[in-house]
Amino acid sequence: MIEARHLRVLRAVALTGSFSAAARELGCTQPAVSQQMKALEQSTGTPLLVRTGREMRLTQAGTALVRHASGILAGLTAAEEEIAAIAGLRAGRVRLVSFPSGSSTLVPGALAQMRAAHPGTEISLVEAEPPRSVEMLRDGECEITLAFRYPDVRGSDPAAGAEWEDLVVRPLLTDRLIGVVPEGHRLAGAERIGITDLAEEPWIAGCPRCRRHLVEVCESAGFTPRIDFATDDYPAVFGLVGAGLGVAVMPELALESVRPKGARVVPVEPAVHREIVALTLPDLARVPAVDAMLDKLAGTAGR
Amino acid sequence: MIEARHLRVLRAVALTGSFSAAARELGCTQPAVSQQMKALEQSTGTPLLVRTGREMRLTQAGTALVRHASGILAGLTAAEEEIAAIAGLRAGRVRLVSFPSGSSTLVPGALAQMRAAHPGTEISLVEAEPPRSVEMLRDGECEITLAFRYPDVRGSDPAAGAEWEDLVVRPLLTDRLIGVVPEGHRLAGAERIGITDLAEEPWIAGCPRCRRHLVEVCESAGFTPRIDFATDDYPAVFGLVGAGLGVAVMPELALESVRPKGARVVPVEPAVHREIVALTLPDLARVPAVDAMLDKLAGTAGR
DNA sequence: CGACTTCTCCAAGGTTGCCTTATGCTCGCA
DNA sequence: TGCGAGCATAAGGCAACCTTGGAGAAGTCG
Repeated sequence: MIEARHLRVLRAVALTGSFSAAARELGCTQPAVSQQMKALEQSTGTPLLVRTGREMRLTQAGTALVRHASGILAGLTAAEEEIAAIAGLRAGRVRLVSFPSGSSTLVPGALAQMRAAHPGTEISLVEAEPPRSVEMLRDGECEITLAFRYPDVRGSDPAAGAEWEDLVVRPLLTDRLIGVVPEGHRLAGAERIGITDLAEEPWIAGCPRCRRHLVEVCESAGFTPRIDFATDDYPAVFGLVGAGLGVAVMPELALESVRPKGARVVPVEPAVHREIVALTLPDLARVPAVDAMLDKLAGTAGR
Repeated sequence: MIEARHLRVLRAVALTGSFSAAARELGCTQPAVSQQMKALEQSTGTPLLVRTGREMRLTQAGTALVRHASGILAGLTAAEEEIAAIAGLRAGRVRLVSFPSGSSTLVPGALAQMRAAHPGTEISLVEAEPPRSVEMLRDGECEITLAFRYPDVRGSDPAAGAEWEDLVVRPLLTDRLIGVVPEGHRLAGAERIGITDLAEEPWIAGCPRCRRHLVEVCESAGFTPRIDFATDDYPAVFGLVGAGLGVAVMPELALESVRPKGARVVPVEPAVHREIVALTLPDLARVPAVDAMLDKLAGTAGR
């Protein structure tokens, strides 16, 4: 088996015409070169060099091997350079998957920072809801998934914390939930609402996981919410609430990009939060571009 | 530094999708593959593989490296095959240099045998006289030189045997010298001639080394030949002798291709021989095509 | 013509790297 | 829940590699 080291040495010998000069060029001693060439000749089974005493010449097999070596070593350095570009953040692709309300706020800032800091990298964004988005991460369809989780209200779900146990979880920010009531609602002007104040109201819930958490919170407050509608589209929630069809809770982050027309937002007591995190695989977390993107996301969230 | 071994292992891993399967394909154990991949990732400085637990996936850097690997390894096997072809006598070039009378007799037979036995090899032939032909061998302009030498008559020239000391000398055959006299000469009908019988004749000598040897032989027989002409062209020698301008000695081998018109050939006593040898460099003697050609030359000479 | 330089090979020694065996762990499956 | 497959790690043995030191040969210069 011919190794790249052999070719590097052979090329140096062919170029310089002597073992000593090749050794100097390669930064090693002359016997090292001599041994490498002996090993190469043994592995090819035919002489490659002619020692005439005065100069070091190549046999036909030697010239043939040198001819191939240039292409092989060029390909090798090209590969090394491409890898180095990825490792050095001069290149690299990060496929990001985010849930909808995350992509409209966190992602654009982080993406802009990333592009400014590392222009060679390519960041792509796809939207998907948490169950599917984590699956995409595990299936290799993306490098980073933005997801959120609610704190475990009453220890009801022992698997809740273990859901991402084999993933790298990078907390980005915690997002407070606020109440949404119709403009004419009796609590529309309140400074804050107790969750039990809404016990008798019809509810408009969000995505399945949000809905499950809502139920948990309400039940731990002593009532079971009556859920009439469920949609994960925040403008739709505002529309439904504004039409007087019910009340809702909503992540504060959603307000940054959606106008609450016809509805009023009021802080809810006790405070309920959801945690927005970035997820990736342990190996991917060590990929420079992924790591940098995680940093940018955390940096954007921190402000 | 990326080594070819790394790429072979990486390709096997990428192809099979697991370390164990790659190890089976490569004929080694799974930890060996694991260590190679760890070493490769360390040398490139970035993760190449994503261990998801269920399957082994490539990172972007990994796919890039695999993409390069196919070309690099293809070049490597192409190089190995070309070398193997040369080593296996399916290819290979031998440049032969011969003195004129050798090329007309020994060489054609050996060349035909070589072509029949190893059709892939290319044998080229150039004619040159010994001092120059040996120089060509040392300068890398040929692989085999056909030359001849005379035995040391009286130990006069200590450097005679040392002339080719650093070369591989392969004896091919010994060529007896015969006398050439005009048809009407008094000794034209003799069964054999003593060299001293020609002491008073004018001589026609051959090439410088032949001439020197002729003088040595005559002097050791007690006289100094009077040399009127010198030419290394055997037809010319016959012409000169046939014209009655002198006598000569000539290698028997030359008779095989030159017709002695107008002259008679007679064995000379004491018998004088020249030895025809093939010369090559020690390293070149180990090149299969060169070695085979030397064998064919020796085989042709043996018959 | 002799000393010096340069180049090569050879031998010995120490270090490194590689491969193997053995073991533990996780995960998927029956 | 036991079982098989796959990967990681540790330890040991072995080969490969590089270095140092020295000898020999050849060219060069004073």
